[in-house]
This record gives sequence, structure tokens and C-alpha cells, in this order.
Amino acid sequence: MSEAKSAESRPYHHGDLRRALVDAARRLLEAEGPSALSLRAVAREAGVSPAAPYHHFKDKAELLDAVAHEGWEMLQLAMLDAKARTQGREQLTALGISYVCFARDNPALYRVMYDAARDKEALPMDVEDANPENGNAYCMVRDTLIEHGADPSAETHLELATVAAWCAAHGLAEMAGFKQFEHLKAELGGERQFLDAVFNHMGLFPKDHDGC
Amino acid sequence: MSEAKSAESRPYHHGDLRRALVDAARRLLEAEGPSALSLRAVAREAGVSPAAPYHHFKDKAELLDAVAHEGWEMLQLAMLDAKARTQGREQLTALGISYVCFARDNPALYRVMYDAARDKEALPMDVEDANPENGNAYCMVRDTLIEHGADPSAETHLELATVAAWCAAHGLAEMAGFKQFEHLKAELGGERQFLDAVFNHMGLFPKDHDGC
DNA sequence: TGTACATCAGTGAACGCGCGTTCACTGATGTAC
DNA sequence: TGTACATCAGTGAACGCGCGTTCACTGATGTAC
Repeated sequence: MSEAKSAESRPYHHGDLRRALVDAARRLLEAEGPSALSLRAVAREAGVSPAAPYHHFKDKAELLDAVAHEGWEMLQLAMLDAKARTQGREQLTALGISYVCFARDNPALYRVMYDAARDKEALPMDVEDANPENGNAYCMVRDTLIEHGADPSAETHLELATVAAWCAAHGLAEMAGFKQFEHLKAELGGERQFLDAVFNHMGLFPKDHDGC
Repeated sequence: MSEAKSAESRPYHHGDLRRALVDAARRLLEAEGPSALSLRAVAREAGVSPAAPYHHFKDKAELLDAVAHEGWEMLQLAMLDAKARTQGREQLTALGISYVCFARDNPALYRVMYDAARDKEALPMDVEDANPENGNAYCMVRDTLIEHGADPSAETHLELATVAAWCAAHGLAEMAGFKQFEHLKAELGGERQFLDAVFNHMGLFPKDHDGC
């Protein structure tokens, strides 16, 4: 896992240590969990001295912020991909499923992302934060709701619908990993069916959804 | 905040240090956040030496478990109370709202509760854990669904509905604190209306709910 | 009722540890002339 | 094209800190006789 082994061959100047540190943090996170994510451990994982990160980040918090930011970008890419691969009503469910799967596949990163968001008391969904090309994950959900029937002029209602969808996905993302739902998943024929069924239950579509 | 001041008057034997430690942990948690919850800090807050807790808990993890356990009990009491104060269809929403309010009022404790649950990969909802008199919070949701029209013999569907409701509440509980929803709350006339509206959106009732 | 003694529940000092951060330094790089 | 030099991006040792845990201890309590 560690990059330290290649230290003897690495030149004195790293090239892109900032990038390497964020990558090392992600590796560490998934291998050891959020509690293992110290600045020293990240430097160690990147094969660099404990003081080196300070040339790229003001302090530990700034490094963590960078990791979280990259997490939100990865999530957005996953959701973009899911949307591109589906059509019609399926898209909204596909977004939700890709969200949950991202959380399942990157649980520690997902935690860091929300920890950072909580510190700022805001999801990274401000217009200024958004990738101008694609918008961001939150806007994507809202736009998809509009594409499938939500009234874009009913702003309050639209935002409510977006929040509801986001809450549903986040709640399910955190719940889906628990062991006691294994038998439910099995009964329904797999994880995918389980997620589908729960989303369906929440009736998140803008109109004419089938209730339960 | 600290109990240390009364140390000179406290007898050598504490009486119920276990209780005092859990209380101190809760106080500390809400005052300083989850990252401040060290075993030494808890002992300090309780006005006792760092070694004293070891007469009541095997290690730090066991103390944290006790704190989390008490959290789940508090949550259950809050939900019981909310259910008792309402009737009919309102009960389900009332349960959700009381859940979210508990998380809002005890954010750090709420975090510790889920951290402990994640470690065990299970919510504390096993029958053996349940208070025999009242069941537990999760069962309460399920029973309330039954009381309001869910078919108790359709086990898979019932459990799905319960999971959906729980996910909705958890998702909203974590989301509701974010700053960027302030204007939404204001537009809807307050936090209570906001929570109502989101829950309504998720259409969690067993039948004939009104969609959006 | 008094006394000996085992047990219980504290104390305080010490352990080793990993942490975030700073500092004087040095090797590599790039630019001005 | 070669050289002087400023700047950049590393090193490694050191700092003080709070942590979880252990240990020999001691004061208080309760029980047997």
C-alpha cells in the first residue's frame, strides 16, 4: 500500500506532492478508516517527511478539506455517469443508487466528506463551488426532478423535493451497510433490488408515482 | 460544567461513579463535541482520577458503548412521548419529528450513537436489547405503521416500509442542521413546517398518502 | 457491640505512544545576465 | 552557453501535548465471629 518503498528512486523534488498526499490520504482512509487519518500517517504513506505537507497545506484541516472536496467531485462523477447510462424515470432512481453505492464503496471517504460539510454547515452545493460544466451533485438531482415533471417555477416545492431526495439517499447510504438488513436484501433478490424497493417506497418522483 | 469543584466535599467512595461518568461524558459531548470525548477528559469532568473509570469499564470503548446505549434509550423515550401526545395519522410524522429534534438537540451524542452502531454493524433493535415494556425505537416505528394500515402479515413489505421511514428520519436529521436550508425553513414558516413538508414529500404512510 | 480482616473503589505517578507543528537546514530548480 | 543566485520543496530533529493504560498504593466499607 505504502509509496515509501519507491522513496529511494524518487527525486528530491516530488513533482506533484499535493496530488500524491491527497491520494495517499484516500488510500489510508479506505484501508484503515477515518481515525487513522493523521497528517503524519498521510506523509508516511506518501513516502515523505512529516514536515513536507506543510509546503502544500496550511495545516491538517486544509488537507482534510482537499480530501473531502475530491470526494464530492468523485461522487458527482459517479452520479453523472449513472444519469448518462439511463433514461426517463429510471434516471432519478439511478442517481440515488449511484449515490448509495458510492457511499458503500468509499465509506471512510464519505464520512470525511460529511464531517467537512458539517464544519462548514453546508453541503458543497453553492453555485460558486459548482463545476461550471456540469453543475454539482445537488443541482443534478434538482435538474433531474425538473426533467421528469417537477415544476421549475414552484421554487420552494422544487427545493423541498430535492432535499427529500437527498435525505433519502443519505439516510439509505448510512443504513444500507448494517448487517441486520442482509436478510431483507436476500429476500428481495439482492442489494440492487433492496435499494430500488426502499427508494420506491419513499415516493420521490415529482408526480404520478405509484404510492407504495 | 465540571464536577471537580465539589471534589473536596465528595467522599472517597463516589456512590455511583459509573452513572456519574456517563453523565460527564454526555455533558462533555454536547459542550465540546465528539472529538473531545477522551477517557481522561471524562474522568476530569467527573472530578476523578484518570484511573478511576477502569473500575467500572473495561476500556474506553466500553465507556463509549454505555454512552451510546443511553443515547438510544433517550431517543426511544422521546419517541414514546411524541407518540403518546398524538393520535391517528399524525403519530407517524410525530415520531419522525421527535427523532429529528432529538438529533438536533443532541448532535454529538447522536454521532456517538451511530458510531457505536456502525462498529456493531447493527442498530440497537434486536429483540433481546429491547425494553420488554416498550419495545425499542425501531419496533415502535414498525408497530405504528401497522396501527395505521400496513399489513402485518406482509413481513417483507412491512420491514421495507420501516427501513424507508428510518432512513428518511436519519437523512433528514443529518441534513436539517445545514445552514443553506435556513431560507427554506423561513419560507415555510419555521422548522416544524419544514420537517413536516419533507416527511410529507417522502410519502411514508402505508397507504393512500397524498403523493406530493 | 467490637474487632479483625477481606474486599472494594479510589489515588497519583509513571509508561510509551503518536500526534500537529516548528525550525534550521539543504538539495534542486529556474532565471537574469 | 555558463555562471551566480534567489527561490522552491524537500529533510530530520525537536517541541510540548494529551492520550489510554498499568501499577503499587491506600482509604473506606462491609462481614464474620
